[in-house]
Parts: sequence; C-alpha cells; structure tokens
Amino acid sequence: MPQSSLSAFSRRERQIMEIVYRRGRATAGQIHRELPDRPSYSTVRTLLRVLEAKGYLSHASDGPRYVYAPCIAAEKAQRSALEQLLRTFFNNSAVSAMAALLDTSDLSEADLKRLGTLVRQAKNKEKSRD
Amino acid sequence: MPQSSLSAFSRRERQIMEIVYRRGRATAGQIHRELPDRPSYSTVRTLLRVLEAKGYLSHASDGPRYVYAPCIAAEKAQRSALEQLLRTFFNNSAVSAMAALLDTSDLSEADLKRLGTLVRQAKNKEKSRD
DNA sequence: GTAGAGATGTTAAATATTTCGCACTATGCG
DNA sequence: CGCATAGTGCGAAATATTTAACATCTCTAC
Repeated sequence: MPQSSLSAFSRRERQIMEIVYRRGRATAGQIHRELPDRPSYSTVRTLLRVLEAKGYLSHASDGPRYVYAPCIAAEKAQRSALEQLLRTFFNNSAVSAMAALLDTSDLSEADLKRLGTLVRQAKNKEKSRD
Repeated sequence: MPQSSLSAFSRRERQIMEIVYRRGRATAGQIHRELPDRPSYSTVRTLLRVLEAKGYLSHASDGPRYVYAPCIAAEKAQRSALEQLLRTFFNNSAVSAMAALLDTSDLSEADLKRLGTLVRQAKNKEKSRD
C-alpha cells in the first residue's frame, strides 16, 4: 500500500527516495555515491530491493545494470511533500511559504518577471471562477 | 552535533519533530494524540527523552508536566526543509516551487494581492543591489 | 577460453529504533 | 489522610533497519 508521504520512510529509505526523485531515475552505483555517510554498495542494493518490494521503486534493465525509478509520480510526491512542508512550517499558508522563498533565494530579474506573470495569471483565473 | 536537516531523523523521530515544529511547543500527551499509528504513551515518552538527549528538543516544566520545544529555531529548520524540497523536487528552482504552490493552492484575491506586493518589493530590492 | 570488472541476489549478523511494562512522584479532592 | 489521576523515568524485550560477506551471473578483453 504505497503512500506518497515521505514521512513514512526510514532514514535510509528516505535518503534514497530523495536521490531518485531528484534524478528521476538512478542506478545503484549513482545512489551509492550520493548517499551521506556512504554505506557499502551491498547495503545500497539491499535497500533498493526492499524499496522495490514495498512498491516504492521499480527497476528496468539498462544493459547489465538496473535503473530504478519511483513508482509514485514525481508530481504526486511533490505535492505531498509541499503539503507536508506547509503544514509543518507555514501554518498551511502557501503565501507564507512563498514569502519565505522570495526572502531566501535571490532571484534574477527574469525570474521575478516570470513570477509576476504567474501571479497575474492566477488573479485572472481567480476572477473568472466566481 | 544537532543538524537542522530533517533527513537525519528516524521515522518516529521525524514525525515527532514535525509535530513540535508545527505547534511550536507541545506536551507528551499532545504529541501522543497526534502521532500516526499511535504507539503507547510510554513509547512517546521514551522517544522524547531520546530526542532531548540528542539535542533536538528541550523541555520546560509547566506545572506537573513537561512542555517540549525545538532546540533549533523554526526559521532555521524551515529554511533547511525548503532547501531540501527544492533540491529534491524542483531542481533548486525557487520559481518552479512557487509555480507549483500557485497551481496547487487556490488563493484568495487578498492573498494574490499580497503576493503581487511581495514580488514587486523583491524587484525593487533586486534593482537596488547592482 | 578464461580472467577481471562490474553488475546482481541471498543470507545472516550487528545495530538502531520502537515498543511497552512497571515503579515512582506530584497534584487535587472527598 | 488516602485515593484516584496524570504526570515522569527506567530497563529490557520485540521489531525494523542497516550492514556487509559471499555466491552468482554477464559482459569485455586478452
């Protein structure tokens, strides 16, 4: 019964899932190289098999090796992670979160322009909805 | 050596930290009631002591009971969590994340207005920086 | 063909997490 | 006071995670 929330994973499982989601798909070797406090390669392989058995990852063969990909679509996991973050740190306020993002990252002029456009579009959509 | 990243916690530890951050501070009872797959109260108490020993939580006495609060400031943990999320799901693009937020949540007119202001302010700041 | 490099799967042990039972202390009340 | 209630800490068992050693398979190159 795979659920999309990352909160259900154990520490290593989560670290691996984060890598796979970041890359879209990954081989055992890639994951091994990116894990913090790098365990043995063998360990990574075991964890991958566990995650696959639990239904979070699936693999395809790329020549001699496996390439792992998430079973739960990135968008879904993304949304779930965003919700979790909003709940935990932003009192469910998307605006607060966006304010924090604006504050933290320094965006280029082009970024800000694009953002302005997005907000404007949202406004239009909002109007046409009532 | 407490680090702010939530990725280092075990499953239960993370669940508890999320609750504490969401509430700002919490008693063992409150945490117990909010945990998924609720374990026994005794279990929660043990975990709280573990988290305290590891330096993530501290407690103050409120009459007969303890109230737990995070040792790492909410803003710091927040920032860390945001960075983690951007890295994992948004290719480090704050704008992409904000686009997703705009898309997911349906914001009120007031929210959008406030957002427009924030973006404008950021633009000004950006100009005055070069 | 066969040796080496680089994958994989199996299995079992080491470790950490998670769980709970029980003993103890304080508070409020009849 | 003496009891019930609601906290706390300790210690050890149950479980899950994490680890790595080892056997196997496949491709490549000599």
